[in-house]
Amino acid sequence: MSELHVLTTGEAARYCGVNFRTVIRWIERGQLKAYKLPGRGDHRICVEDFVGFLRDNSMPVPSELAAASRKVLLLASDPELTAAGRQALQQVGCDVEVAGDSFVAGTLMAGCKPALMVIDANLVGVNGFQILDHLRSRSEYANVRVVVIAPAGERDQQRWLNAGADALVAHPGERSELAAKVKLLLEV
Amino acid sequence: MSELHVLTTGEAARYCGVNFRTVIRWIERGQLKAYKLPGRGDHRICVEDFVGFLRDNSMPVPSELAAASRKVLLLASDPELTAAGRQALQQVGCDVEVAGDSFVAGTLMAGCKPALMVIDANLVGVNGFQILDHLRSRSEYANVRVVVIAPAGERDQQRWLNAGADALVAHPGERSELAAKVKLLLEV
DNA sequence: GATATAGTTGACAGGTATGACAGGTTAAAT
DNA sequence: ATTTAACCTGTCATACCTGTCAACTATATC
Repeated sequence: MSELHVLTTGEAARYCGVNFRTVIRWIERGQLKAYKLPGRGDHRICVEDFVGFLRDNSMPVPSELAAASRKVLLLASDPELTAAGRQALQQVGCDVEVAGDSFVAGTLMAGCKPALMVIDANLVGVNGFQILDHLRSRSEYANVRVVVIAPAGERDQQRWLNAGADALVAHPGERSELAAKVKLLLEV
Repeated sequence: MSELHVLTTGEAARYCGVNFRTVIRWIERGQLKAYKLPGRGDHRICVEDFVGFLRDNSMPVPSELAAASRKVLLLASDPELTAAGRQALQQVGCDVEVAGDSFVAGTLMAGCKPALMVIDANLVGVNGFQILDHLRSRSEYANVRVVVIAPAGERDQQRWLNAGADALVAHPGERSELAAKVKLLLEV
């Protein structure tokens, strides 16, 4: 079942540093969409509506709410691979963020809450296994899907799967392969 | 849930002995980051941004606000250094988060919004210069203070300063040195 | 040292959204 | 079933917004 994620006025108020009365007034004015419960008239705000409202008013969006299901983080530095990957991912409707090193990847992981991460295993200075380990050991990242771009036919392939990778793509050019696997993983 | 701690223009003005009109002008000029409420256009200033602004202009930081941003991120993996560093930092009242690699450091930087970061320059697999570059080039991280633990008497020391480090500590043991410099940077 | 000039700040006024409070009710937790 | 905690409504004082103008500060020039 699809669990509807909603907020109360109090929660919304705390998220934007405001009194709950003010949130109710925003709703009354029609600036923020919400529905009412029959009993006391409690307001419930769908997270999507709330995030949209925050964006419309250029207010900061709390990272735990930003979870956009089509956001993908690509960790790669080779310009060719980066460009090809971005294009392939955008073609299947993804919102792509690119990181060139582990640190930036980390900031984007925590800041943008992507649903999926693509790691170029050949990237020097990046330990993909370490990253995967960390993701799998943290509940807040445990269900981020991970696709690894790794040379075909090596024993590493099995290592990646054991470490928790959701899919492997045999190196570079196969942009259609990447796109297909990402699409599949995001649709489940 | 992440509760947003924010200030109004009036509060910010009182904190730095200034007219609220002036605070608004700082915001309009882009010197102080803030967002607006949809109604009357009230400004809300995140405490971290405000403290960063105060530090950037060497204005005194009120203790009750400094307490809110005493969070420090320690990037190190050597167990001895990690333990010593954590202890030293806690002794000067810091709230310490430890990362063992760049990726984790990135997630903590974006997730915990530390006011200061300590980087062990000897950590293999970590390019501190790259991290520093990234911090300095992003407005949201630009006023995070950075202390580097680097071997004394090398030409690297100057490179670190040029790259934007706020202070250097000559390698390991000198825990009192680390604590003192961190304390200084957080209090100015 | 005195004067001119540009830029920043503070004061004031009119308008209005926001926060605080109180009394009542229900949703949620146990 | 009971208790606790959070939400609702209405009202009022407060604090914030905008715009304008005078006062102040810093810098440059004579």
